[in-house]
Amino acid sequence: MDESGSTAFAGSIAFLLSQVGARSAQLFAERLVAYGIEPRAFAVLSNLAAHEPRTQQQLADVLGIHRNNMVALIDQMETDGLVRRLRGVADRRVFEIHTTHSGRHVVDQVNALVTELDQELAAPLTASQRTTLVHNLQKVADHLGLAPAVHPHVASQTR
Amino acid sequence: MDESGSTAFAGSIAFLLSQVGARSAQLFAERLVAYGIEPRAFAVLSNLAAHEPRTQQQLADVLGIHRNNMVALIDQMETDGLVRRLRGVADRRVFEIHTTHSGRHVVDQVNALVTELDQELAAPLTASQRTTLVHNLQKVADHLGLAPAVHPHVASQTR
DNA sequence: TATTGTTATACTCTATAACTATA
DNA sequence: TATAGTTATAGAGTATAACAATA
Repeated sequence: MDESGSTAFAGSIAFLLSQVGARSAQLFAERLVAYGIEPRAFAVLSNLAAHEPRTQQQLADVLGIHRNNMVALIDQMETDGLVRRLRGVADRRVFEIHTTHSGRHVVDQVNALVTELDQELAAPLTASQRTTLVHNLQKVADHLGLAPAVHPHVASQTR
Repeated sequence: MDESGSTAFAGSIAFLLSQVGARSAQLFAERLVAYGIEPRAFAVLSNLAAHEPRTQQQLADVLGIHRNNMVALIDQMETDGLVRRLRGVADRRVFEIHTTHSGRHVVDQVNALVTELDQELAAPLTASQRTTLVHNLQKVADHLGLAPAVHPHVASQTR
């Protein structure tokens, strides 16, 4: 029995995953501060990098964020010069969200940051162990039905 | 490029860990509802199971929860009949938190729940892969300096 | 009548500070 | 004076509902 008090679940997969995962997300969010954005803003930018433009409603659906909350998020990103709203021509109700040059630059920088973070997280593992870890995690993610780009922490509870 | 829009970070260790970890924590919290408690209450009960009694301040320190927030948490747990407050004899400022028979029963039930959840999470893995995953996760957890019982999601930002 | 974007309101969670009783 | 527990207040984040413009 250690000083902090051993727990029966300390070695469980569920606990280890959520503990390490929460810390990983925390580290990512902390380093994102240097670029003046939050995880949600990066989620938007990263998604737009793969599929641009998207309307606010489409972004809300894909990222699992409620459209009500998407308004203030896009407001801030527009203020920060990361995206622009363009009124849709075919459907004048929608706003098409386009990334700016600055927004695309931020995505590149943050992608490099993720690579760095990956290396730090995997520091105690051999190259072979690292490959195995990614492989096993992806199997679990697939089993849980997790979409490649949707992060439960970023997503709202209700959509 | 898939329908949801591929992202450059989808296969990163940092993203996979935080994504799978968040879902794991979500599943745990959801199933905990059946026992009428929240993750924080289980953290308290589980810690007491290994080291009883502890004062509110000690629990706050060990679990990374601010003592201000510990008050309402213990209030609720006392109302639910999971713990009892006993005024300290040596130091009459403190409350020693003791688990009740009911509280110990809940811990046993939730520990069984964690075992079930582990099996479900590891369903797509072989026994060998599961052992490897736990081993690698523990290496990363140690590397990050994570304490065996402290969950970043349960802990407050300031203590 | 349905949908997109928007706004307002309420509710939850937590951060900060201050209070009391004991030491 | 320092610490344990408590309470009050304010702030951030989010859920719900309702609105205007357009389809």
